[in-house]
Amino acid sequence: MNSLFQYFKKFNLLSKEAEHAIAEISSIVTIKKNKDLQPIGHTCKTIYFINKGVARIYYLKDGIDITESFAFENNIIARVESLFTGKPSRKAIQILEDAEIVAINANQLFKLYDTYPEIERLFRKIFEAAYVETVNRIEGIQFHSAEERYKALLHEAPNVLMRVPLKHVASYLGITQVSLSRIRGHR
Amino acid sequence: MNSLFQYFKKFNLLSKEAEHAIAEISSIVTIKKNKDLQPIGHTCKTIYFINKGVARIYYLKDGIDITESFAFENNIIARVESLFTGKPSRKAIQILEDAEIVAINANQLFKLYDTYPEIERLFRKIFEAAYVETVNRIEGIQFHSAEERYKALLHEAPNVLMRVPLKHVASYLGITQVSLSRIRGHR
DNA sequence: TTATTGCCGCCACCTTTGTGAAGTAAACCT
DNA sequence: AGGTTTACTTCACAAAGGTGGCGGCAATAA
Repeated sequence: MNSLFQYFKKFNLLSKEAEHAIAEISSIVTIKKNKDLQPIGHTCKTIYFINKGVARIYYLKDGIDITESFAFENNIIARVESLFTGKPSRKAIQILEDAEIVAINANQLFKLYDTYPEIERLFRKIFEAAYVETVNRIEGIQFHSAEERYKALLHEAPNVLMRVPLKHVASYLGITQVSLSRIRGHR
Repeated sequence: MNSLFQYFKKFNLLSKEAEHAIAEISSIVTIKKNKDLQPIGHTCKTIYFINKGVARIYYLKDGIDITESFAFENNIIARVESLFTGKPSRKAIQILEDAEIVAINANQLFKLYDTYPEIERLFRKIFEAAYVETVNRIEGIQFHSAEERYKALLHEAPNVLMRVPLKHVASYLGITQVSLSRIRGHR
């Protein structure tokens, strides 16, 4: 739980009471590789923080598994399109390496917003930062070739390529495994 | 200014005082077609609401003009990658039809967050919704052909195609004008 | 051990999209 | 009016990426 509060400090300092209130509505989950932390079809009511391990968000498009994003140690992962709309999510969270995860109950968290404006501010800032990342990612997808995208990923997040099966990397980049393989063999 | 407050009501109800405080830090701008409301390179310190007209956010990639997004009447437009980071924006906001726009001073708005938690909550919700839209858009780009993307746009936002030059639609879809023209001539 | 399964690379072929160039029509100047 | 610029389309060709199939290797299961 400590690394979670360390992570929070990067966005907004919390009082001891606020930290305590968040601890109250959180629990620690350990989960094995290849398990789904959250299945497709359920409404997302949890925000996860990864202490140890790797996870991804994926969905099925015409029966094909597509990775939307990866998350590593010391990062938040949540299916925001469900969390912020209350609609069921078409996406699942899968664990790619045995993991230890802090699960924060989102409904209770949103109630804490009323009593602790500092908590509301904290998560506002966390999701603003995530929003910015997403906007930047669109730019990456929209006007770069598959090879450029691969090289950018290699440069910005080599850990992804070290710790994640290439098939997931391929769908994350928006290409097939074959294309990725072609690119990796430098043409 | 009235339609702005109507728009706000969809997200969070405000007290009269809060509405007044926002009105205090806002001004109305009229601006002509083809003008830049905000140039490339400036740090974004304004959130805009469109009363009348059309706008787009664009940037230059290797000298080529690329449209990131469009905005129509009764919607917010802001360059969040600059607004939320304080860094200069590589993007500009351009007016595509003579417009009347409410400009909200963002620095002063962020100060209002301290005295009016209801305002912080309002904008948290507005940007959460925008975040969700952006996440959904990635899904669209990542695994749909250009033709599918065009048809989806035609279905979801026909007004874009009616009111915006096709060259901007093409770059928005992540393709060239030539490809778009080919697709429109149904192969 | 052997069988099975999953991950990854490679080949041949085909489809989609980009590139450069050219043409038309309308809008915008003076 | 004449000339220029802008928006859009079309063509021929080239490049990028998808598809189906096959093979090798390592991890896992029986």
